[in-house]
Amino acid sequence: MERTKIFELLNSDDSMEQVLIKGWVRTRRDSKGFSFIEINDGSSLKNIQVVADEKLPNYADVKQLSTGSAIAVGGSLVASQGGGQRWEIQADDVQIIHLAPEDYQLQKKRHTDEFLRTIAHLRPRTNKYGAAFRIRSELAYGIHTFFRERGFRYLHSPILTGSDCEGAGELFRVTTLDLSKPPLKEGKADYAQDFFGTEANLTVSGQLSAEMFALALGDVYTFGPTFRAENSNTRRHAAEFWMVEPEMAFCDLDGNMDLGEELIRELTTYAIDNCADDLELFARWVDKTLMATLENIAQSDYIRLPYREAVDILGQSGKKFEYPVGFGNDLQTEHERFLTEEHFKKPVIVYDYPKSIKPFYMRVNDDGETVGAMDVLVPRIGEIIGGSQREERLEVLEARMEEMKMDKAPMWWYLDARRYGSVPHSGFGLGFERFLMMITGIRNIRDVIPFPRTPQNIEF
RNA sequence: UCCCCAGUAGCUCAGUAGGCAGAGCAGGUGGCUGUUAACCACCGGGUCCGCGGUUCGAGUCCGUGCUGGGGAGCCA
Repeated sequence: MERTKIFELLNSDDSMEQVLIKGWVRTRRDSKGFSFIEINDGSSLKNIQVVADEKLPNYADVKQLSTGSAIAVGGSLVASQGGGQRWEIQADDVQIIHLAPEDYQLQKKRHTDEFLRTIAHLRPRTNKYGAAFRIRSELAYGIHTFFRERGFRYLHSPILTGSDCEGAGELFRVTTLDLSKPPLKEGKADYAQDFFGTEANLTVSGQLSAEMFALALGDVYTFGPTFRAENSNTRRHAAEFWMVEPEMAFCDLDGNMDLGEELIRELTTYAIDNCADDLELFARWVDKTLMATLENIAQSDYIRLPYREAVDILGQSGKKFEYPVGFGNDLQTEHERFLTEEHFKKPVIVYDYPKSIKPFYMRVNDDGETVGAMDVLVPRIGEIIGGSQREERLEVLEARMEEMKMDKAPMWWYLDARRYGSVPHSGFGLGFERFLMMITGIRNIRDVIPFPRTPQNIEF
């Protein structure tokens, strides 16, 4: 007999004669003549209640069932005689698959997130983390749905890369050299003898690859892991995270902002529509204002604010900021928070940043001072999207690279794209974990990644 | 990397003025009961983060290290 997922049973319209469920005991309560066992199999936030009668041949063993134990229950789905649940399983047969000993760490009570991080291998068995990772799964699917409906192609950009040209932070070196005695050349490690014959790293962005494919397939997106070796110790940073990076040919900055706004709005709607049960947990226990926040994000038009105007608003705000505001200074966290949380109270897209604070590939505007960059800022999280229109003019791009003292030689292929059929194109990166934080109200990025990697921590 | 806070039972925490190590939950045993954060009674459980110092005496004060958290920088 095949097992039925608990999610299906709880949503059943009718009682059922013969069902088999398998799952883990969340809690058990004894009564005179029978025992109530709450089982969860991960298919849903909700448990199903099993009624195990003392007439079961192994009832003595059933009474020993502890939290965390794995069991299989055969029986019938019947309307519950007690309050609190519609259906329950009247057990004909309870098989103990594995008995969890008394030192099982997850108790029938709330644990702190900090403690659960120390048992990251067990935390998905809790209500909160089960919900978080079901939502993560649903939204990953939602992202593919969003792009597919719009004719985008899914690109698998490389994880290993030889280019260090994006300047998007510190890189993780990849090598097969023996670090205790690497081959030396002029006192330095000789990467010519390394696996790839040159220095290699983990990717910090799929953007450059995506640009090449946008100029072939039109509209593409990548969705995969990204690595930054920054020594960042904050609740918003991880060394390994997932990023969504669309790239569109024949698209300017306005079109780019349109897509970014639409993506956030649609994905938020997708979460509200498809993750109602799991979201309710977060609205109840994590952030009371969550649903109102999500409705606001899903329904409002976002503010579009040129960087110069953002600087003016901050300058005239009368607020004392720790960091000075002025053209040429990047917006600091305190500035972003003021704009999204206090001034506009909704997502804000800041665009046309000074070129001095942005990377080489962003398209120089006609004023010669700014580039077609855009950041989407949301309350509480801060920057959730960073993107730009890319510089498609070969001479301008080369001039910028020279200005920034970059070596053009290894970038020959990137420049080639500007030699043959170059067109305006744009794209951005969405931090998937930051998006999940926004959707769930979870405050620490380590709690929306199955096994988070941060400085000094790669356990599990 | 910088600034701030914390570390006491399996978990969450209290510990007063420097003077015998505590509670709730969890676990064990028994009882009661269509229960549902079940309830009642009893029981077991400690490297007070490590090292050093002050003191007759340190969980408590001082120094230092480690770990965790928050904020900032960097960024998604």
